[in-house]
Parts: sequence; structure tokens; C-alpha cells
Amino acid sequence: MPRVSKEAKAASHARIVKEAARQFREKGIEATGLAEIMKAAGMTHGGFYRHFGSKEELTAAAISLAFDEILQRLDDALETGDRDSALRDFVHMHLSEQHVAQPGFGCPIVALGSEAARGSAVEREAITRGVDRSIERLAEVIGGEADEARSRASGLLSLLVGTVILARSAPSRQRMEEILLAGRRQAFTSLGL
Amino acid sequence: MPRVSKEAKAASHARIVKEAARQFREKGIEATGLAEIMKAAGMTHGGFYRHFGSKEELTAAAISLAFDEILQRLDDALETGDRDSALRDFVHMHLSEQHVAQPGFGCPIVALGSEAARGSAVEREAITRGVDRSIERLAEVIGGEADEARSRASGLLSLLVGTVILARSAPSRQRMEEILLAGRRQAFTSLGL
DNA sequence: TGTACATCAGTGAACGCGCGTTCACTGATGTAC
DNA sequence: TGTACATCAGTGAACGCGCGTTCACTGATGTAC
Repeated sequence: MPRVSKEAKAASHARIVKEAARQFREKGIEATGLAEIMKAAGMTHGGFYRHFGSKEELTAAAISLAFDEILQRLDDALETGDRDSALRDFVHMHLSEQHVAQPGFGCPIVALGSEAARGSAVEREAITRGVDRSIERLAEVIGGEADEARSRASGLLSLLVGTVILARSAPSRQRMEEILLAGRRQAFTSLGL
Repeated sequence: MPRVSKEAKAASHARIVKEAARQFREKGIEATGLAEIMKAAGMTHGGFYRHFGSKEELTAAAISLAFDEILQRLDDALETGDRDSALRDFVHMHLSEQHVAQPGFGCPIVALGSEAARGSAVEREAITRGVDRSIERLAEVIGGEADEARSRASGLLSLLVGTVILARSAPSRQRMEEILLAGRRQAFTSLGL
């Protein structure tokens, strides 16, 4: 069948990164094989190295994509409402049962933070960069004096990340809801919403 | 050389779990080999199965030990001071540069939460049990009306866990300190300390 | 208390498996004329 | 515009490595008499 057009290659490339971003968040980086990702992208594993030099490189790209997706949601919320309602929506989205149940489409810090921080330089840079972008963007939305805004953004993000990790480790649905509710309460209180 | 006395076996067993608890938190569960753990415990890998039926079993034991250690620190803080100073100490300990720099001796939720939640049933139970114990113990220390105390405990733990994850993903020492400071501020504010 | 024997903690080699990576190959695409 | 040829995206088999697990073996420990 091969070779394939430039456009088809670009589409393949995008599918690989997209599937990687989903599967890494779902099962972890080490636990996900390149063959599984390539299969989900509709190819066999041999072609992988026409797109990436190593699994590490793909991991970095996948982490970056995951941050793009989640920050896009904040921007989307900002377009449909004012600052306060956007922040409220973002908190509700982050601290929802759906987010807890679907790690593959959720926050990369929650799903991959610990693992990526232990990874290679490119992987660490990708998560580091994403955390920095997230705090910066949240601080812009929160507004007010710069240092104060960054501090509140950092505290909010910490709370959101930690709450989802705890919720995913809850022993029952009831406990999970309790943890999410506590996180929402504290988030809204600290934001003054 | 073998066989070895009952006491010596118990000591070996304890060393294996202790080394596992440290190395798993440092490098992750999957990334740590049984041979490395056994070597650090002063043995060769072959003897492992005289102590555990599988790596999963060791993982569960190591996670439980890690929770014992960290909850002990809260109890220690309580013995040397009143409730408020114990909570302050616990927050300062959790949100310190030392904790960020030494995952091997730190919070198992931060280091292993995501990975363990994706693991086998025994691994999930260990992390789940630990999260539950932590919230319960913190709620006791916070005191007051039960549901309110649990909610505050849950929110506090979420914040502590998320802050350390973010701090470990910071791009520089300065950013790390900024994240820790923001976490401390928010923790003390929400506790009214 | 001493002796004979079974047990079993720990050793070190080996097994089997899955994984990341490599490679020869195919044939459609892109390019040079 | 058409033709000849080089390129290279994707295939599928193979390689090498590390890991969890197994196993035959050793010899000190624990036990039964």
C-alpha cells in the first residue's frame, strides 16, 4: 500500500499523537506500548520511526497536545461567558465525575505528572512547560495584581490536581463525590465565588 | 549460607518492604525492578518469592508502609504541640523543599497515586485505604462537626498533594518556591491559621 | 542434652514474555526531464 | 503533459534487552526422638 501522500502522512502523525495522548493518560506512559498506539492510529508498529525518533519524543508531543486541549477548554469557557462564570465552569469541569472517570481525556498533570517528572529531559520539559503555561493562563483569567494572581492561580491548580488524584483513589462512589464536593467548596471559597 | 533464622527472615522481609517503599516512590512502581530492591535489601533476586507471592503483593505492602510513615509524622507533631501547631508543622513538612526533593521518603499519594490507581486490585486497595485513613486522621485533628471536618480535611489533603506534584514539575527553583508558597498560603487561609 | 532428619531462606542460572528499536522490502507519491 | 526514476510511508519479521517468575541446589535452622 505505501507510500502515502504528504497530507496522509500529516494525518497519520496527528492520529499517533492523539492516540498517544489518550492512552498515556489512561494507562500511563510505561504501561502503554507503541504497538497499541500505532494500532489505534490504524497502522502497524514498524512505521512509527518515520514519525518520531523515539518513544520519548512521542511522549513529549503527546503531553503538549494534552495541555493544548485542556487549556483550550478554559478559553472556550471564556468565550461563552464572563470571567467569573468561566472560572466556575473550569472548576466544575475539572472537579466533575466525568473527569474522574475519563483520565484519557483529562488533565495531564493529574494523569502523568508524577511519571513525567521522573522521565527523560524532553518529557520533563513537556510537563514543566505545561504546568507553567497553565498557571500563567489561569493567572491572566483571575486578574488583578500580577504576583497575587499567580499565587492564586498556583493554589487553585494545586487544589484541582490534588482533588482529582484523591477522587480517583476513592474507595467508593460516595467517597469520590465527597472529595470532589470538598474540592469545589474550597476552590470557590478561595476564588471568592 | 542459607537457611536463616526466623528473626533474620522477619528482618529481611522488613528490609525488602522498606526498600520497596523508598524506591517505588523515587522511581515509580513499574520502573523499579525486584532485583534492585532485593539488592538494596542485601540479597539476590531469587529469594524474593519466599516473602511475597508477586510484585503486586510487595507493592501493596510498600504503599501501606509509606502511609504508616507519613501518618506517624502527623502523630509525632501532635505529641510535641497543640492542634494548631501540629497542623502547621504538618503543612510545613508537606510543602517543604525537602519533601519536593526527596520523593523516596515522602507522600505516597503524590509519588504513586496515579500509577497505583491504575494498578491491580490489591494495589488500588492499598492506595485507597491510605487515602481514606489520611482524610480520617486529618479530620480528627481538625475537629469540630464531623462532616465539616471531613470536608476540610479532604480539601487540605487535595491541596497538599497537588502542590507537591506541581512543585516537582516546576521548571526552576524559583518557580518551585513560588508554588510551595502559594500552597502554604492557601492551606493556612483555609484552615484559619 | 544430644543426635538425626526435615524444612526452607537465600543463591544464581534459566525461562518466557513484551517491549523499543531495526531492517529489508513494497509500491504509491513526488520530481526531474 | 507525459514518462522514468528516486524517495520514503508503512509493513511485518526479527533482534536484543530487561523484567517477573521459576527452579534445582545449599546448608543452617528448627524439630522430633
